[in-house]
Amino acid sequence: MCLELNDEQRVAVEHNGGHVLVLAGAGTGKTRTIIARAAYLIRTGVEPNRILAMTFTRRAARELTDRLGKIVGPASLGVIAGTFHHFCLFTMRRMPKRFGIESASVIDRDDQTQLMKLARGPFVAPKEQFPKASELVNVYSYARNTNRPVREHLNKHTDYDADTIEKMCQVFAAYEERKRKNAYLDYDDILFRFAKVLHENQEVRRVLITLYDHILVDEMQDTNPLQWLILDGLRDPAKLFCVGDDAQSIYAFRGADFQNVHSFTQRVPGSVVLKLQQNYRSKQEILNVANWLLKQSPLEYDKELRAHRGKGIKPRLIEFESDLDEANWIAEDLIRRHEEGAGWRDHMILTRTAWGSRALEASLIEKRIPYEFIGGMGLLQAAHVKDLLALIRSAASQRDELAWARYLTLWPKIGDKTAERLIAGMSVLPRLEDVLAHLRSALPKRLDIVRGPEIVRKHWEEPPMAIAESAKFISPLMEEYYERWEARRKDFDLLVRIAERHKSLPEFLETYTLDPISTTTALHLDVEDKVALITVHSAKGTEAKVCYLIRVEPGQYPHVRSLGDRDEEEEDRRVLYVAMTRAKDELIITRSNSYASMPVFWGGAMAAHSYGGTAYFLQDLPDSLVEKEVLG
DNA sequence: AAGCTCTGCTTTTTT
DNA sequence: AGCAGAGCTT
Repeated sequence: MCLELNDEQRVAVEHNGGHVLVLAGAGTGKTRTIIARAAYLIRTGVEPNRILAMTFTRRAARELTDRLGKIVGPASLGVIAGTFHHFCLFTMRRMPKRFGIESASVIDRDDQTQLMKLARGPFVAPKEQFPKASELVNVYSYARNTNRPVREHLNKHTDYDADTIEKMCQVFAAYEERKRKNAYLDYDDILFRFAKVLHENQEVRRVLITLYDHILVDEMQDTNPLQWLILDGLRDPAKLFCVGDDAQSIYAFRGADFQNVHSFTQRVPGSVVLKLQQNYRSKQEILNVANWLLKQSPLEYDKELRAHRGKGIKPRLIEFESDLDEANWIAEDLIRRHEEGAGWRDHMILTRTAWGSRALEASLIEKRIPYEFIGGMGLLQAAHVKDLLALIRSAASQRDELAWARYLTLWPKIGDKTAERLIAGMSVLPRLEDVLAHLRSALPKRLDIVRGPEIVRKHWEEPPMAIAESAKFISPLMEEYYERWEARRKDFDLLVRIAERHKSLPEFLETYTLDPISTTTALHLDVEDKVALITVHSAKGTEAKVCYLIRVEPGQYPHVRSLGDRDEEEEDRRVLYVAMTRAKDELIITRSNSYASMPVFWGGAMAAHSYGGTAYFLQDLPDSLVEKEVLG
């Protein structure tokens, strides 16, 4: 079997020689081109495991492998496909000494914030004005992803005064010291450590550059300087094949730098830039609205998408009284379409924020529509699940300060101080047995506390069992202080089911810190036909026949938090553009006046000015481009 | 030192 | 409206 390609695509796919950047507008067959490239390389004799494919999410990697498998068969499994984070960690785990990560465990954003809170404590007086831990994590992470010294980033790109900056740097030093002591790797360390060793250790580099002949990169416009350093270090003799679209750059908040696209030819000598311009996804009426949106921007995107599929249905713009009406109408519209024979899976609902889809989720649940929430709050972020995982982690490592603190303070009469004292005494002990012995002698009357890690250890080789048994063990502790306990308890069953797919507990934990799984995803793991409810950021690269863009209203597009900042407003415009261009046949844009009845702080923020004077992107949308309706 | 109660502040997007 | 942190009580 073979993919059909147009001339532009074929030129890219069969390019022979140097490095390539493919500029590909929305729907022009980016994924298809990458897959066809991999298939072409394999067919011309390249070993599959000498092809490295960097995708933006794990989902995209899975899709790539699946679709490639349909063309080249089992050879597709040899291709190394994953996110930058997966690839770097996977590689470092294979030579842990070289990278100095022998006993390291990966921590997620929540743990990072907790650790930052601990680091911040000693430097800040009780009611002192000083950035919160989460703010500190944001700043710190941004600086690292742009590969700048934190101090320089703070001086140049923030308004903090000199004293604050000085103190922030001290907090960051304390944070790094804690990270080192606990052998933690945060998300940024994964990329940073890899990039550093790659560029500083010639011996390692020599090994790594012999591993691959071709590096395929998807969503190039959303790579950040740190990721660029990684690509730069891995190329030659390996050839880069990067695909991207500057109009779809929506990750600047994470340090993404579309210079990686604009200055590609300067940075990579001998490279060529190719273009894909024909849109195969959407009907022209949908593209007309997307094209209009980009043209409103003062930036020159130089994009005019033309539909290969021709004319179709005009997009609808529907206005409701409230977000509840909006949610109900969409749920009923989905049911109607399903009754008329459409599959649930043909529908995608796009939301700017996870929080903005609450009303809709309630409607979907109430009307029993099978759906999956992609993006947003993960199963593993729920407090009670984190409690359980803390127990598992504490049995895995006596150095895991955050896990032990969380587990110990679950018990009555044990608060921060007691936990801290206990942990100080045990972090130096070499083995878990010594730690448990230490706990037994420190708390002779509380032997039940020690039983938790013992239970985990007993079932160490069978992850589902370990989780089921530890859930049984700690449930009585949590029952009392969690509301709606019965509902929460069900998450533990989900966790057991997910664990069935994993061989070891550490592998289980690492998989889901790197690739968070949402509750609805876990719940409908084997349901094939379901509606996708998805944040626009997670929807990059995906498509559906019918797309609903919900809450397209002032305060969301652009988001209130972006108002007044030119770059952020423009990024939000691209977010809306990405959302619109997901639709193949029908685009339904909905909004309501619910923002008008927002709490005061929200309303206050709404009064902020847009840099361009228009605080709502669809303000001047011509009547001719959409069917406008008012319902409810 | 733990745990409760009240106040005030928050809500973008993700590996 | 829901949660984190401050401050007060046990």
